[in-house]
Amino acid sequence: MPELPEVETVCRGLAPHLEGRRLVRVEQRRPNLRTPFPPRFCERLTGRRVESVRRRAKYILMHLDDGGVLIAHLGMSGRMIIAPERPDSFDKHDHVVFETDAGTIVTFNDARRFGLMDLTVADALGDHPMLRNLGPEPLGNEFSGPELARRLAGRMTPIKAALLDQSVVAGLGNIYVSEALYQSGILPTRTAASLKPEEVDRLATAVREVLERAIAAGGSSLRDYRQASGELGYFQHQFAVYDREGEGCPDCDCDRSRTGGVQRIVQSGRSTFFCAARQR
DNA sequence: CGGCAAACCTGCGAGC
DNA sequence: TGCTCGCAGGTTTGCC
Repeated sequence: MPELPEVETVCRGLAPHLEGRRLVRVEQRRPNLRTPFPPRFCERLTGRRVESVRRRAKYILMHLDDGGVLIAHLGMSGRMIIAPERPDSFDKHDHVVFETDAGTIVTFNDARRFGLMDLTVADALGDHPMLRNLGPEPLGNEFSGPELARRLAGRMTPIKAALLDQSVVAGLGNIYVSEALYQSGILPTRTAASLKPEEVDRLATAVREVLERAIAAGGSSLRDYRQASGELGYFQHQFAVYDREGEGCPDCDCDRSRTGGVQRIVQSGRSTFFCAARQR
């Protein structure tokens, strides 16, 4: 899925088309995604004005003029597609269709249906089960080396798995964890507790930098992901290690015969990519 | 509680 | 051409 940079890019694409606009029609084309839609989903949205489109971790939050908040998650394959008018027909994976008072159509399409949508109210947003346990935003002021160190302390799980844990830091996924560990020179197999303060500082900096660079590139387009505008992201061309098994990493490109190049291992069921020559 | 595998669901590319 | 297998950006659950 979309990790933090992709969700951020989608929010920025949606905002100019939705903020200040009224939803004149909302259609739900199946009974559930990963979870059931909340009761009266379409009715509760219809007629509401969208006040803001924001991101928290990998969630899209749309604040409405009645104090309601639409929470949307893109799962692995979810997309938001903007069109200037109603299409002649819908794809079988077009699950939700929003129409604004400007005539714009925003379609949520999600082949694998790992995405979800829910409704809550702004006052209770922080208590929502999906948001309650999230760690700090890695691009926010509350995220720092010491804060990350505090959340990693004592954990004997590999640092790769710890960074995927959304309660440690919110928004990282499989791509950007590999990239941040590479950039900070830390092996993904190290236990979280084994990192020295200086290493955690480097890691926190790398997390921030990798995410910022990815957002600047419009995210990464591997299979399904597109910006809401339909454009591809292009950060995938800047991957140092992700999905580059056997290739030279950027720092040992000419030295692959000696270093063996980028390696792929499986940790808690998911691919991890790293360079053993650059990460310790 | 911590850590890991499996489950949720569909599509695509590789290999036979 | 068509089949099977493995793999995919996430999160939750249940088991040890």
